[in-house]
Amino acid sequence: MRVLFMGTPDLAAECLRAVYEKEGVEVIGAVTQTDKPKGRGMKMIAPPVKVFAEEHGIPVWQPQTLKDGAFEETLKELDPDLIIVVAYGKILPPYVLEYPKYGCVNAHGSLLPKYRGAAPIQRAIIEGETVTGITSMYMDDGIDTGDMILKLECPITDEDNFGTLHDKLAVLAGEAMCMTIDRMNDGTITREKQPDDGANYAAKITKEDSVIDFTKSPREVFNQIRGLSPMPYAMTRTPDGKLLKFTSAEVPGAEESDAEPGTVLSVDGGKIKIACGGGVLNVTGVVPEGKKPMPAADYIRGRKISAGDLLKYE
RNA sequence: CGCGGGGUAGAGCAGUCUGGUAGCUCGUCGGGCUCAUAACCCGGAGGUCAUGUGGUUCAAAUCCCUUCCCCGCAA
Repeated sequence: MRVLFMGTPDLAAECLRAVYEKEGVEVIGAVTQTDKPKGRGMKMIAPPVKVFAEEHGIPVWQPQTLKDGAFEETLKELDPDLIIVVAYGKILPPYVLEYPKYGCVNAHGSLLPKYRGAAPIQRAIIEGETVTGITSMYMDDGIDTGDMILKLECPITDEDNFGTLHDKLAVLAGEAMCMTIDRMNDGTITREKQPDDGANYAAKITKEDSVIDFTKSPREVFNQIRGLSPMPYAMTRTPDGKLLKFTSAEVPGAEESDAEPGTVLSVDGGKIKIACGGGVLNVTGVVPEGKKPMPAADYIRGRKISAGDLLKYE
């Protein structure tokens, strides 16, 4: 089967790997976003899918847009039987969706119809979900609204953060795509319309999402911290105005405090105990401004923080 | 050349403005106390202060300059 792969970030690259290594599948090309200037010095960074593809001799296309005729020509030359799309980042016009005889399938990082959109993994953790997964579906002209083919579930534990869950889902996404291809081959593939009930959107993570509101419950802040770790991290500011990001935390038993939310209650035992709405939270890992991630114990040793400090953004 | 912070002992930091024999909290090693301990007490090791036969000086971690590396912000 001639497969054209379209995707951009790490999760897509992992999925591409799975499909690439699958028997009977020929990945005839990879379409990904253009290189973009990123980071300090605005250096050009190649998307992970491009990196993988080039390492394995897969031809790469990085069209600025799919809306003009240029890509349509390419598509006809490639003549794929199936197009797999994973986190590509551009809307596919109808001529692309309709071209392959096996259609365009997509792997999405949630159990649809929940968490459609850009940041399903982070949002699921932030919202305190205990289970999520990968949904394989046929694409239509909406955002993650296509008919569903299969779902693979994945539990979310208290030990999970965005990083660990992302890695698990990346593997599942690869499996989901391989299973989808198998079902196409043996004719057992099915399609199920997404129910309207329970549908919602997982909006892109913005800066506002990473600012911590200590008036929220310890559990909510905990979910925010791990949902944004290791990227971009939940953050606040120290009394001297420096940014302080939290990489990890724990919710201790039922402890209460009537201190103002955001107040550092103690720094004993290598943990920063902070007053939140209706309880306390122990922060165990931080990233000080201009520094690398470090255990809270190290940060405390440098005496950058002490009981009584009020953490507050702005 | 987008803006900014930083590179001092294994870790995290102070000291730099106002040059004058390198310090703190830990870790580590040895000893002590203890039924016991990640607790406590005593003692020790460990640093060319990123780089440069660089500059200034009687004297540079500290002032000036070079190069390299790390990080945050912004996109």
